[in-house]
Parts: sequence; structure tokens; C-alpha cells
Amino acid sequence: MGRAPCCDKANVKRGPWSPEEDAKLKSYIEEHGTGGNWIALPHKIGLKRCGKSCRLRWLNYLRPNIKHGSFSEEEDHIICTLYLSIGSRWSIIAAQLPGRTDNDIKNYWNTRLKKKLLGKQRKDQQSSKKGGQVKQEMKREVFEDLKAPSLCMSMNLYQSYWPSEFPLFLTNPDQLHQDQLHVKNHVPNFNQYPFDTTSNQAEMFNQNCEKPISTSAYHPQMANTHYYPNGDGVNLFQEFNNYPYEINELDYNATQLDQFDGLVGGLDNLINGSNCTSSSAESTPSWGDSLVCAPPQMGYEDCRRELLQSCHREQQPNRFQ
DNA sequence: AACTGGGCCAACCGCCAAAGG
DNA sequence: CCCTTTGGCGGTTGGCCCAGT
Repeated sequence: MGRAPCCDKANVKRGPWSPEEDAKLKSYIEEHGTGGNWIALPHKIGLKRCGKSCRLRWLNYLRPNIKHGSFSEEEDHIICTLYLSIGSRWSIIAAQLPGRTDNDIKNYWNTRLKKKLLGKQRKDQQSSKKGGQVKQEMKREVFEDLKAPSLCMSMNLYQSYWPSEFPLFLTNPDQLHQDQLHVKNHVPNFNQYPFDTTSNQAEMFNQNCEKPISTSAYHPQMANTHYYPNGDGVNLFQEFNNYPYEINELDYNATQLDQFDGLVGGLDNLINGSNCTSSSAESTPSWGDSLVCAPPQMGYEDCRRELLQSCHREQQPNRFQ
């Protein structure tokens, strides 16, 4: 037996909201609040709507300070940057854009921004030369393009989540348990930090490194993000250093769009990125080709060294210096 | 004028985790 | 500890609008 529906679907109105319904809901919430129970709310005010529908209507349309209308270039940058960093975590992205709802951002991304971004990449690709050297050039260009100001914003976001006293480099797995205890014991509101060591990325990391990484800490709200507690973290800067290679190879093509969506895979790219090649013999892949990644060659120490070198190589914000 | 296809977006669906009994 | 209810989220859908034919 499946779970009971949240409301009696035969007796609730569906579809677009009327101005009268909007007015009822808005005035009630403004006066009384939601009362902590969305399911009961429509009955209180005589609306034949599902509580979930009321909640959605309020959050996405009626609540104060909602921004409607076109997105600015700055907002575009933030969305692109965060999407590449954390994927389709629309609520988190929305939290960085005051007045925008997750639904708005999701719609905007799916209908316009994705095409806009991929269109840009396509243009870049067409105007570029061939050869592996060119890939690096393209990678650098996109990286530079994203770096300012959007990447700085990402770093700010990242830093806002992460306690400054803890380094973001990989730590020796042998010490992880102690590190975790240390972090948990000393960081106020530890559970609010966005990391997830039970994600696929963590599993992949474990497979690709010689020693397993502890997966005890978990924050459900941030599942599948690329942050790890106790120092086994991957900074956004590092991830960007690995993404643009694939970004430049995207085009208007359903398969490629899917691949683009898969770009947020993170750690596998972190470890395998430099080993990825096109399946075709030419150095410039075409759209029939699949990307083939060589088996991971790096062990734990290699991973760590690579991260440390990369972090020091790049001009990173103060906390990494 | 009628039809059609695509873009856009509000709303719905279903899943998951937290909360509470 | 289990079960139910609720909130929250991301994915998907359906319908409106408009440009093109």
C-alpha cells in the first residue's frame, strides 16, 4: 500500500490561481503567518487547495520581495558558476540570489541559460584552432571568463560555509577520525556546513585513492555537493580547473546536453580529468565521440600532492595562501 | 484567418528526510 | 523503534502565447 496522499485530490482545485485565491492566501499569511502547518492552512481560510499548492504559491509568487522579470548578467554568472560547482541544487543557488525562487532559476536555466552558455561555448569552439594545445587554451579562456567576478563569488560562498581555521586540502586518511572529532568539537553549528562524504563522489574518490576515506559525517541538505569535512575537501577553484575542458566540447545536441548535466560529477574529473581523451584518434574530438578516461593512475599521495600543488599554483583568495 | 510548433513558466508530481506521536 | 504526517526539493508537465507559415 502506498502512502496516503497529502490531500483529497477529488475535492481540491487545481491549475492556475485566481486573483481572489491569491488575495485570500496573501492576506491570511501576512496577518497570521503559516501557522507552521501548510496542510491545515487552506481549510482555515476556506481555500479548496492542497496545502502544498498553497505553500508553492506563496513561496514562488506571493511572498514579499519576489523578483519577477529578466535576470541580470551578474545573476547569470552566479547561476552558471554555482551550477557548475554544485549542480542542479536550485534551492541553494536561489539562496544566493535574493528575490529569486528556485523554480524561477530552474526554469531560467532549462529554457534559456543552458542554451545561452552552450551557444557561447559553441562559438568559442568554432573560432578556435585544433590540437591539444588549443584545448588548454580554451580551458584557460573559459576559466578566466568564469573566474571574475563569478568565481570570486563562488569562493565567497564557499568560504562562508567553511570555517577558516580548517584547511581545505586533503588530509591523511589515517588522521581523519581525529580531524572529524576536532572539527565537530570546535566548529559552532557544525551540521550546517555543506558537505557530504557519503556521496558518489566520495565513493569514487575512495576507489581512486589507495586508502579509504571515512564517510561518517553527512549533511542531507547538501547531499552530492563536493565538500568534505575534516580537510578532505575539494575547493571550487580546483574543480573549475578540471571542468572547462569538457565545457568547451559541448554543443547543441541532446547527448551533449546530458553530458553537460553530468559535468557536476566532480571528483572523478578531479582525479581523471587530465587523463581524459577523445575516443577518436584526432586531438580534437567530434560529436560522435565519447570521452574516454584512462584508469586512474594516482594514489592517495598523488591526489594530495596534485591538489596541494594546484592550490598553490593558482592565485587563490587569501585563505589558501 | 487558421494552423502549427516552439518557448516559456506556473503548477504539479513523486521522492526523501525530519519531526512527532 | 516504528509509523504517519509534513515540509522541502528537483524533475516534469500542461497550457498559454506568439511568431512563422
